[in-house]
Amino acid sequence: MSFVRQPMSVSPEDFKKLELSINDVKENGSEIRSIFENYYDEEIDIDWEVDAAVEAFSILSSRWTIEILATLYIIGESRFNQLRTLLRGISSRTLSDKLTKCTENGLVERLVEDGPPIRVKYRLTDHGRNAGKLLSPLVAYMKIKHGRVMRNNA
Amino acid sequence: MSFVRQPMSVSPEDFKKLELSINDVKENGSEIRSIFENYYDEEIDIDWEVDAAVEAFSILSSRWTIEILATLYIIGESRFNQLRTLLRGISSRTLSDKLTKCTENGLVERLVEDGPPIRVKYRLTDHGRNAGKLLSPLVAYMKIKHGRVMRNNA
DNA sequence: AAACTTAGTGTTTTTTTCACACTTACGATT
DNA sequence: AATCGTAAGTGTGAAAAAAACACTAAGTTT
Repeated sequence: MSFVRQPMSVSPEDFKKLELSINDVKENGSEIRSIFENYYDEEIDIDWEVDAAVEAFSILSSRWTIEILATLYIIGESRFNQLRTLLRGISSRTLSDKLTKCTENGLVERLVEDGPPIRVKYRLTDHGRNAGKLLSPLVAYMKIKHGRVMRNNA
Repeated sequence: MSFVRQPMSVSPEDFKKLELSINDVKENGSEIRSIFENYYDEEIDIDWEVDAAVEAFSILSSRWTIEILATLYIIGESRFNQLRTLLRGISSRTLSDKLTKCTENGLVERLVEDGPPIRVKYRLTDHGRNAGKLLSPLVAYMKIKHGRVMRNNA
């Protein structure tokens, strides 16, 4: 599935920036966690929080949805076949279904430039872009973890 | 699937803290994005970046994996049946398979307290906990978006 | 005129998840 | 003493989701 690719070799300064950003987000994540914990009582407990987390991921937690989101966050906007090419491995049927669901859930907007030939652009809504931004540090962390992004020692 | 629940009503100060944290993460997300963009050339392009993102999500992008991660991040550690109860709706077969995959991928560790009766604890590895922290702001954002977390006007 | 591109849909096959029964070994209950 | 409950799963068949692949229709390019 995934091609062998050159890793991205970034300057020590930029690598440091990435690490600092990621650490910053980790700290924010911990702080958010501890705020929630303070509100635990008879109603609000682990059960409540897990439920809320499952609900939070209800749209994202199926194959390709999160990748579509991340891709549109990277690329800004994209047409159907471009997305299909970028997301090597997705079938047009699945892409079509997922885009419909993302649109229904307010993450993506579908912009028809009526031709003919009809052209359709997909773009993140503000909500989708927020989600994309919030995902970005995790993606960066994983890129580094997978050796796709490395510090050059120049 | 999801029960009707009370929203979590947080103080204006804590709500402000949450908003500030989430915004902070958004800014970090944007900054990370722009760092990567600076390295675009013949090798490293949108195609490369989408590939790397797809790879980053290769473990997370299937039903339940991300929820298991978030749940273990919330609860710290958990036994099999406790996880199954918390993740209302998951089958034991699927939970078992997903935990195996998460363990194989270094996100989760499986700790056997040998009985009998044999007891097993699941806990995030450092890597898994990092991922959990990085996901936390997104979950908080979604909780607010879904009306599960609200500012009280006390 | 033939081939290609656009954004998909239809249909069949494969993979993933669900539902539900079942296991083995112990402790507690009746 | 026999049954029940709990522990952490596995086995199996059915249902749902995704993949593979063909196909559409209107317009552009060769």
